[in-house]
Amino acid sequence: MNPATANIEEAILSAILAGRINPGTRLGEQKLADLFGVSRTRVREAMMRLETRGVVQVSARRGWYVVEPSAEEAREAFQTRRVIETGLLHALREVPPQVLKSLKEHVAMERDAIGAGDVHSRACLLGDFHIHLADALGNRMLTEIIRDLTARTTLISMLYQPTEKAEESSHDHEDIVAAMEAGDLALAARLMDEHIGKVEAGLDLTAKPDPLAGLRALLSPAAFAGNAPSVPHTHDHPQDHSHPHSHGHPATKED
Amino acid sequence: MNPATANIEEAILSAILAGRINPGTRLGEQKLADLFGVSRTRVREAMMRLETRGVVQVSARRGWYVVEPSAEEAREAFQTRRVIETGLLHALREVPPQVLKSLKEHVAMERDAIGAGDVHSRACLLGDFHIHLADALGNRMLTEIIRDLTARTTLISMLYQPTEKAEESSHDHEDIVAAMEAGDLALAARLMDEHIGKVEAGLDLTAKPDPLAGLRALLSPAAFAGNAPSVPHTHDHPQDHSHPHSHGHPATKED
DNA sequence: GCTTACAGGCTTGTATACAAGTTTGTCGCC
DNA sequence: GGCGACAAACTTGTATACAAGCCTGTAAGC
Repeated sequence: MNPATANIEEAILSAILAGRINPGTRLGEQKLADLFGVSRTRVREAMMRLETRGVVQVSARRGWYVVEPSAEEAREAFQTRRVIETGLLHALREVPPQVLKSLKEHVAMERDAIGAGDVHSRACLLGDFHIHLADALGNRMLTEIIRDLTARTTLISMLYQPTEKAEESSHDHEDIVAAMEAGDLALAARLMDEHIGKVEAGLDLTAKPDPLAGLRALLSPAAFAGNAPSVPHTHDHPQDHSHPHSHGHPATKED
Repeated sequence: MNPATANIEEAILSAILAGRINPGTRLGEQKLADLFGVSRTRVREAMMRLETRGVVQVSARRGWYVVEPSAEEAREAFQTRRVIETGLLHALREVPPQVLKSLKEHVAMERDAIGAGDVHSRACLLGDFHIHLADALGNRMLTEIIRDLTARTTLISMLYQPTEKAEESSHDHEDIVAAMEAGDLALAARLMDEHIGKVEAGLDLTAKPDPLAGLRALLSPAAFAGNAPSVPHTHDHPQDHSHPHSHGHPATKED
């Protein structure tokens, strides 16, 4: 592959993993071309590659956008991660000491970042843990898959995560590594399953499907089918689903 | 995505899955463009997408080639499949009757194709089983991943599989479905693990890394380590390592 | 005869020009 | 003042032209 193209691809992907690009961000071809000092052709290449990897999308003649996974896609992504990562731990017969050491160091770094309140690297490290774990098998294919998947879940967290429970996540990671060290990989797999479940449960999948949600809620909090409002207001309105007839009722501006 | 591009991509991928395109096949841009009635631009798009999916590769200014996975990559691919597919079965709490029915029908089709000696559709169906299984979870992401993976293992089988044990594979599938029907998903996962292991064990990973292998063995059965020269150019001596001074000297010609 | 050098053809790599569509800003009309 | 139509700017979509490299066939030199 062309190195320049690979660079662009990698730069954008790692920026997403690091939480430095928000979901929904527009990525103009010309802008990126100028930024990287290449022609649009290359940028398009990189974008199309990223599209097949599921991290950007093109909107015809409007531009490339970082994906904003729907609630459904979010569920799929977490389920996929659960399948793969527990499967990985089950497949692992023994953990090489070197890997164990590396993972322990990683968890230590997580704790440090949390202690220091370094929000930026914190999120990055929490996602990176899973990628490091995939390295344990030494399987590049699997690592790549998990990397792409982690990018998506990172974006999902940005969209749907009301409160970040970094300490808890890091603690989970610690427990998983401990189980691995004890050689109890079945336990590690179970813990991983629970961990991913917890992260998923911590999401508010009823909220923020689009940037207009908050605005829309402000204007008419009543009954817009499908997408729920999501400003800091309380939203968990058990909401009788979708009144097709009564659209646009700006009446109740409750709480 | 552009529909035309998607078509090309899909056409090539499914042709690979069906075993109708051999590993190492050259896919010329212009030729494909003519075939599909589009311009090279579109073909390049499709090719680059397929490259990120791991089924084709580009050789600079020579053309696009269907990948010929190395022994190492073959091992990785099977390991990845094992991780994902057993993980999938473990994650499956219960099997919807509809899915079970569909899988049973699929296995029946496998048996029919084997009985009829239809080599062509046989291989296709055997790979398709796993894709169908992924559908069981109703997770498109996972299905896509397994599809790409299956494409690779199909190519691997074409390269390294000395004898195809279609009956055995189909039998394994049958047992897996039976375990699923009995609700014993842990057993199904174990059977799947063994099944993939058997298929992998049935490969001859020491052979056929390239089409010249046979030829090379014929000419010098002794010990060629690296790549063979396509022209009769004198090269590295495997015995005494590389004489840096004697370059371009056609002295020893017994190789 | 064997090797090497070279030229021609063929294929991909890359940039650019233009086409087509979207968004936004502005003006005129009611 | 509000609404709608129009126009201009901007963005991607697509094709094409040309550059650059690889492979092969041929001929000259040792």
